[in-house]
Amino acid sequence: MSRPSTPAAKASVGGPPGRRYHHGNLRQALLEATVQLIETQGLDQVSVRAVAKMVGVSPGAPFRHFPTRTALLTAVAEQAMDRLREEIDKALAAAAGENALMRYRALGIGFFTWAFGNPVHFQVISTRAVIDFEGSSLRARNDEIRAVMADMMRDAQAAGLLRRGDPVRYAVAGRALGYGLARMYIDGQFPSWDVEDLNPLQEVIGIFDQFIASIAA
Amino acid sequence: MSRPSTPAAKASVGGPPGRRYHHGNLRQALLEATVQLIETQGLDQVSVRAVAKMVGVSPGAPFRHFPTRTALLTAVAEQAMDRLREEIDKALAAAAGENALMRYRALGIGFFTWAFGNPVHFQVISTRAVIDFEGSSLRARNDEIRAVMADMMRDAQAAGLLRRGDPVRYAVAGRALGYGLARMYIDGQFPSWDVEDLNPLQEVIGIFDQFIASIAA
DNA sequence: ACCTGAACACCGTTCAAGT
DNA sequence: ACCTGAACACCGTTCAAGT
Repeated sequence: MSRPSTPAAKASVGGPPGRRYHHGNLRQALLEATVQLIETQGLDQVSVRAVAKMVGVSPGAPFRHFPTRTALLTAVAEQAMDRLREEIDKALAAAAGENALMRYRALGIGFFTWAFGNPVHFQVISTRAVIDFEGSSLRARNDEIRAVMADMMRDAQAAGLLRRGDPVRYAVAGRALGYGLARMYIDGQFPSWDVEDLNPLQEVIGIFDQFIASIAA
Repeated sequence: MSRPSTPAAKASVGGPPGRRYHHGNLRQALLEATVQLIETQGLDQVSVRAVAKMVGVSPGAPFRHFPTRTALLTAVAEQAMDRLREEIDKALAAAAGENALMRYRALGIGFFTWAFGNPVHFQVISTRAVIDFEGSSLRARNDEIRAVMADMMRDAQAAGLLRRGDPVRYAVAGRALGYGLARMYIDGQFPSWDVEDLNPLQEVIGIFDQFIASIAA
């Protein structure tokens, strides 16, 4: 469904098993195989052994690069966070000249673009049971984005762009709305809502825009 | 953290192993032990074997009542749905005389009350990877609630209670907001937001109320 | 330095055998 | 009818041994 994780798939993922002594870049190959496995079999079907077999190494080999299964999936989540950050930075750069509320909107659209374009990554990063969110870089990087969102809403209020009400509450609401919408989409809940499924990303942006409009002064 | 799942815990859950031939009500005892295990050890630590041991039966015994581990957790989710429905019905009964928008608000508060009062149940029902949502009663019962929400918003619009915009979009937004907020709370994201943690339930209702106010005419 | 392959303690699930 | 307990094919993880 979603595009592969990197521009070029590593040799051994699809190629002949080749059982070389040194793999070359086992770490990255494992990450890619993990994403591929989730795409095809689902997150719960990901076993370290299956990933190892897919890459053509022995069951114990991955443990030289990732101490636990959780660490492997956490590394996938960290790559996901890299891409989310890229998408957000791109969106914010494009909206540099606009007001605080429109920059908040741009950030939100960056998030949706990322989530819908990388559903597996979104799924992994939002499945806390399977990654180490607190013990990795994820918590801090997540908090950074949160802080940016809160600042934007405070700026928007200072600029008189918001109707009355606590701006941080609006920021939290926007975050929860975005998270909830992405999750509903990934979980396949959209068809049952009367949501026109022309383009789910467009539809979600429409709902988000309606939210933005409703909190604007 | 959360209260036990039923008024009275079954005998064998805490009592002496007693290894009786007939358990009496193994099915229900398994469900309760599962919830308890999730509370103490986390969802990922739930194994059928651990649940069996907790209840004092052999590893194979649960499979007479639940064909798979997924079926066991799905049954927990179905009990969760029972309670959600009760909470919603109670809230709607209390708001019977009010207008459509206020009834939507009441439904939302019923949802929050349930989610915050039964965090384990919320977690199970919202962890799709671990239950059979589509192949159980969950899909239909979820759709029923969705339909009620959409109808309320349409009624609210017909009664001139909403600012302009697609009422179904508002309904979806409210649902996603509620889901996202509950999820953020369960995942422990509240502390990092400047959200005053007096009472998280109160805070969430405050955010939800701000949403309701922002879409009102 | 990096990987293999056997080993250990788990799991989910099945099923003949007991009561 | 309901449960036991052995069995099977998995898993995550470790570690001595190979290259």
